[in-house]
Amino acid sequence: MTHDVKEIFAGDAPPAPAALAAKVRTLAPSMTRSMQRVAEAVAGDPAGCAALTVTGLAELTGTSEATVVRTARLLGYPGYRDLRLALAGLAAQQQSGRAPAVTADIAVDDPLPDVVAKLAYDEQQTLADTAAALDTVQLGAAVTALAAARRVDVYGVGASGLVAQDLTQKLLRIGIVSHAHSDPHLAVTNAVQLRAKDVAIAITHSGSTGDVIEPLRVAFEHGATTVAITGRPDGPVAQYADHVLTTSTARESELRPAAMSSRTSQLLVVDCLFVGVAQRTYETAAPALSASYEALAHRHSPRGGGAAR
Amino acid sequence: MTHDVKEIFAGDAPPAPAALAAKVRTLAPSMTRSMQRVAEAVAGDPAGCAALTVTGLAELTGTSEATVVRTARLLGYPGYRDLRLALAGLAAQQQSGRAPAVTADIAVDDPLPDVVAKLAYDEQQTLADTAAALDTVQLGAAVTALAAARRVDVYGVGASGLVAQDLTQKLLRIGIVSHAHSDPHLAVTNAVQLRAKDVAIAITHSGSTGDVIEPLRVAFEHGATTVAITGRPDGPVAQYADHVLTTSTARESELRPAAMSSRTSQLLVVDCLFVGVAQRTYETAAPALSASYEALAHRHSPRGGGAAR
DNA sequence: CCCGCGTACGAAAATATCTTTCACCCGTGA
DNA sequence: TCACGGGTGAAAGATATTTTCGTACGCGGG
Repeated sequence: MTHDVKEIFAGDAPPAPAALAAKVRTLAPSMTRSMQRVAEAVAGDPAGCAALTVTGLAELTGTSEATVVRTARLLGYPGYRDLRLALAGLAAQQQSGRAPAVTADIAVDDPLPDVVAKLAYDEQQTLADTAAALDTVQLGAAVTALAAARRVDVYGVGASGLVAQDLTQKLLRIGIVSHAHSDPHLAVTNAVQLRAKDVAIAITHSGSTGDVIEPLRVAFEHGATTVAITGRPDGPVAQYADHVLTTSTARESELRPAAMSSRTSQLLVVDCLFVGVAQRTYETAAPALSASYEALAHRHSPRGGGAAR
Repeated sequence: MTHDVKEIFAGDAPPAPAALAAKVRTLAPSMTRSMQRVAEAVAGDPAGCAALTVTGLAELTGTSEATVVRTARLLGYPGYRDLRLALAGLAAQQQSGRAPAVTADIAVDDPLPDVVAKLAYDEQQTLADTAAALDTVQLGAAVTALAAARRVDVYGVGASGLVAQDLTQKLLRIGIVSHAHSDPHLAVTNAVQLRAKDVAIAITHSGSTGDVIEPLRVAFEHGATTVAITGRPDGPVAQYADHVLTTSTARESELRPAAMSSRTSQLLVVDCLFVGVAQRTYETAAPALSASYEALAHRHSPRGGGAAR
């Protein structure tokens, strides 16, 4: 019922977001003993206090609810509710501010939450690096070749083999005939078939994986357009590649094998290729995409997954 | 190595701090219309919503207070009050933290450099969301099971099949007997063999891929420890999973199929599993890792530029 | 030493806010 | 068409917050 004319918030207009600790110190002298206890608790453990109700905080500080509210007012908030909100914000800030410490390597005794944070951070870094270093001219050339290809062969072994398969799956989805090879012999056998309008893609982090270079060489010599996705643009694989797409190399550690970040990087490049090609061939790609989506729908249980409650 | 006593709040995870936006997207499909409106408002303007009471938010979204509370519950909070607190925290983080996320969709006529930037950004976002939303308790449980497993079977079809293979490859590298199945029949056939000390992992974004659920169910019924890696923690697959690891769901567009971000998310989870297991079994994992590294070295041509460094 | 004044403080009433219950309504499938 | 089940909101019920108001304590003066 207090819809009266509220006094203008004289001195301090907005409630303090992060400047809370400072405000507590500033106003401490003008506080009574009980209020100081409350303010102290609040400044000392924002997160903890944010979880408490007025009553809880009153008990914790050995004071009354009224005093808590009075303190909140003194700190510049309309009431305890708002102080609490600010407190939660402050806690969140402190929390996130502590994050940057994850730059370190992953250690054997790191707790799981740290592992998650570090891995995520590292992979984010890898993505940023890759995007920054990716030569869009080369990428464009590769896209052009793919968009016009009669047939696409992708070579990759080990971890890169999975990336090769990923690319293949995607290209097939938009109607581009492509095949992934992880068997070097078969790869070479197939490479012989390639012609001028075809494209061969080799994926190798080290840039010197013989099993992958060999088929690329064959394709190259048979006149196909060749692309290399590698972390070593100066490696042997580049020799037979018309276009080289460079993936980034992150530092690796014992617990974090190189394959991990190279895979992330390779996948980004592959995604870029895919989207680029999809753009170029939009007329045919769009229907193909929705068609493949439709086809899959019935492989999932009736209710689209909402089910089971 | 004594990851001992941790106050475990049975079952569901504690409230999420910054993982809120991700959680909204993850749970959105299982929400009713009204709830989605609320969730949308909350995700769209955390700061604004934090300033509102239940009644206010209900009016804003054109729903009732009951619905708002229900939504808060669904998002994992005990009630609206706690959601509001988290909201305040989120707002504070965004405020102080990075610039607002301007995630424009990828358009057909975007120039290639933009495509690269957007894709990289989206994937980074996906990683951050996944890491924030990942339940480390569940992860820990899964890791424990894996570390002690006699044998591990991983099920995944389509794009998830590649993730399954990735996990398998990694586990094999540290001496854990694992196998990836993308053939539903063979998967079931093998699932029958599983016993108490074995682990079965199902990877499915939709959470309702029958071909993957079936083998998991069989494994579950045969007493194996079962893990689900899915974007729909409430989907059918969770029914047969001892531990559910949630992957994030990014908004998808025509040119950027869901498979793309779900794969990124799944891979992060898989990496976390791997590193977690490697930590636990360090004694045997470390030698195994360097052994596999050594074995590979000679597959790269000698002068390739230092080869597989 | 006692008295009066002013302020600090808390108990409890008053109010706002959150939560739960329950009945309605709408779409769905028989 | 009807019965059914789940989604939804109105209002009752429970908590939390704010306000009111009375008591007690400290301090200076009589």
